Amino acid sequence: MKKYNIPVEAALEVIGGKWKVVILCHLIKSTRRTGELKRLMPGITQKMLTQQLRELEEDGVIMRKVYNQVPPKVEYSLTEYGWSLKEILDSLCAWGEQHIERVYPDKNEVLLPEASLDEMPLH
Amino acid sequence: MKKYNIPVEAALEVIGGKWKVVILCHLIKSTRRTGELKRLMPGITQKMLTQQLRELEEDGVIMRKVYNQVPPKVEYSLTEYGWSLKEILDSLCAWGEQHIERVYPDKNEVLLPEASLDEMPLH
DNA sequence: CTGGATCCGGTGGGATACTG
DNA sequence: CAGTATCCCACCGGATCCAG
Repeated sequence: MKKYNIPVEAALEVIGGKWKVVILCHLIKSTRRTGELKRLMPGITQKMLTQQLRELEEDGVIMRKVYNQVPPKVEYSLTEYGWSLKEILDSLCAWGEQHIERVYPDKNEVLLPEASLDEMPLH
Repeated sequence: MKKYNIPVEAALEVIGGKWKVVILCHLIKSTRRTGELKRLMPGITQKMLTQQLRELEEDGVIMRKVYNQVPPKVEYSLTEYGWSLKEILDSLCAWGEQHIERVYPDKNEVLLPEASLDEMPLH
């Protein structure tokens, strides 16, 4: 359908969105609810989050599972097709870890205990 | 200086630009003049090309070599720091090649002789 | 003729408030 | 809690102009 000038554009079409790689890097570690993703990405807007998630879903990279309950619950996870991106995401993450300028050199900003994410006080 | 919520953002800060990965994928194969890059990326604007090249240069990923001659000649190439991105670019290109929907299955759309890029029939 | 800069109009993304 | 609607501005695209 699409004509690419160079094959890598096919990859960028899927993960080239502004926040998609970050989203996928979170989902590669574990299934996440919408609010969890929002907390993991303080810089992102609701609008952009849902938009990027929809596009990833349309491209078959992630799955959206809706629980019919109140309050609403939606979970996002990688599809098998999405897992084919693992090597890309791994190399991106590895490069970032090697070349990041750490503001708090002794503090791990990433691997917070997951349990604390849900009960984080909202004040 | 910058605070990242996840290390991979450090990588996206460098290669996250709209055309940067494509540019780097071309430069990883060989040094290129401005006009060559322009021809290899029919979709890009002169303005965006120079802008993305400037940003890549500021981030120390590519080098800009100016020949003082008429007509002007400028060559872009990867720096040693830029070569540290090779693994990322390779995995991106490999994924693209595997998952591209080939419009002309038996035709290699990439390694066309440069001269024919402008006159390619659109049927 | 190549490489680049500038000006202007349309679009994508941010902030906020609202609905179920 | 998840998602939508609205407004607004920075950014991108296209055309044009400039230097060598």
